[in-house]
Amino acid sequence: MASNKKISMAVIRRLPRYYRYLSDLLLMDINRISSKELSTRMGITASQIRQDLNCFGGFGQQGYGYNVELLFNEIGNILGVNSKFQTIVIGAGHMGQALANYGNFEKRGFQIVGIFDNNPKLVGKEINHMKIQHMDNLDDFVKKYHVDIAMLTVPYDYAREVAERVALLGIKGLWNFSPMDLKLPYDTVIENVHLSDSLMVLGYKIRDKFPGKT
Amino acid sequence: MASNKKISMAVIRRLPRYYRYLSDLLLMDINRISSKELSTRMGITASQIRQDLNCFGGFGQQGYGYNVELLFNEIGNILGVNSKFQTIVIGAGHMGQALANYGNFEKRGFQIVGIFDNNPKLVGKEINHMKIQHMDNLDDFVKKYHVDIAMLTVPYDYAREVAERVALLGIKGLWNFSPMDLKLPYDTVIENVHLSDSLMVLGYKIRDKFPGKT
DNA sequence: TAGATTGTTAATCGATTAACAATC
DNA sequence: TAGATTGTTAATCGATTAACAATC
Repeated sequence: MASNKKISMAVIRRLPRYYRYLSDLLLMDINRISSKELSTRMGITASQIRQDLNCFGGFGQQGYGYNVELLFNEIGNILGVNSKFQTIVIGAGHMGQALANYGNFEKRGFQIVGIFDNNPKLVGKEINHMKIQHMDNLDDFVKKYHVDIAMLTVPYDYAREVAERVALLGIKGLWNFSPMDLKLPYDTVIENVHLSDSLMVLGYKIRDKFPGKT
Repeated sequence: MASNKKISMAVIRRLPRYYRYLSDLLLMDINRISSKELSTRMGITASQIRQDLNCFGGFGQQGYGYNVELLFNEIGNILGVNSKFQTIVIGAGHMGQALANYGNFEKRGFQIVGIFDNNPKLVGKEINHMKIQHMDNLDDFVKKYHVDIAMLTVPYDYAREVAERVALLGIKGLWNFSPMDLKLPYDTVIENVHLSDSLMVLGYKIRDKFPGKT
């Protein structure tokens, strides 16, 4: 039964993973799955799967399991894949260009509508059918197109001020790739990526597992 | 006192964050910090900081706090920033090129020594002073240069087979950017990035906080 | 010394897992 | 119906926080 109790971030962060596995099952023409079978595939307990899903509703049926397509759609709705988030990329370096070119965000509800940089050498360059715009255009653009999300790939020293600027413009979410924890005195929601952190954890795990080498 | 008890991943994943904050303190010429002061800056409890650090050793001093430079170096050592991981990028699309161009990995101990793709149009193109090589050269290269880590930015349908291939070649770690959970029957350590997952969580948080819009 | 702050144990909290009655 | 599997409560486990004696 659907509950309006606060749902923990641990659960939320597992949802995209469920979504991916269900998508795979659909591609394999599997249309029914039990928590037990899914637990084997995903490497988590069946108990956790049932607990997680029941935060949002009783999507299964006793004696049967879960209908894959139905569950896929339900989780998609929870994650908002049918939303239309107007999204821009700020910082048109290699990473910014990579994000602007990545096709899979759109089918998850994130439409990239602009890309910005303050380097005159980059301004005007076409990336994925968009011309890189100068940062001078940012404020007008954000207001005119009601931009919801900014993907931030600017250098460290520049991140805080740009974040503050777009937050003041009313942007709702920041996807932050700079190696800095942004905190803003506004409502803007922030999700950090911190690629280097992830890589360092990989390094730790390797040295932990192969103590001799490196 | 240093302990050889198993350290939880929750602690490990916080280390790079400590490392960044300590680096910032050094840049600000702050050379001494208490867990209380650091907790204010980082937004976690002082208790957690002391617990975390004591997994690795008594780096502080009663009545004084922690020496920033010493602690920075200790955490750096734990994370292995003085290692030399021979690293390659597999998949020279936009994301692969962005990773190959990113300068900050090297100072964390990850030296990118090669970049590979099977697209003939990309092979030979120079990225950050390296020529993109054809995948046919991969096996020889990995053996010859004792490659430790592969950053994987190949398309979904190709990820599993490439992962298997480099695992068999004895690569120790995989940094996986494909939206697929790789699991291999080998010792290879895997760290997933799953950018879309992170973005979808941002979308969830936004819709949770701004229920009206989008 | 007196004050500050760690290292560490104990208490609490939250998340995961187990168990089982409900029910398809 | 009988068998299977959910939804959900209770038990366990692990991680975080609080407390404080040790000590600089």
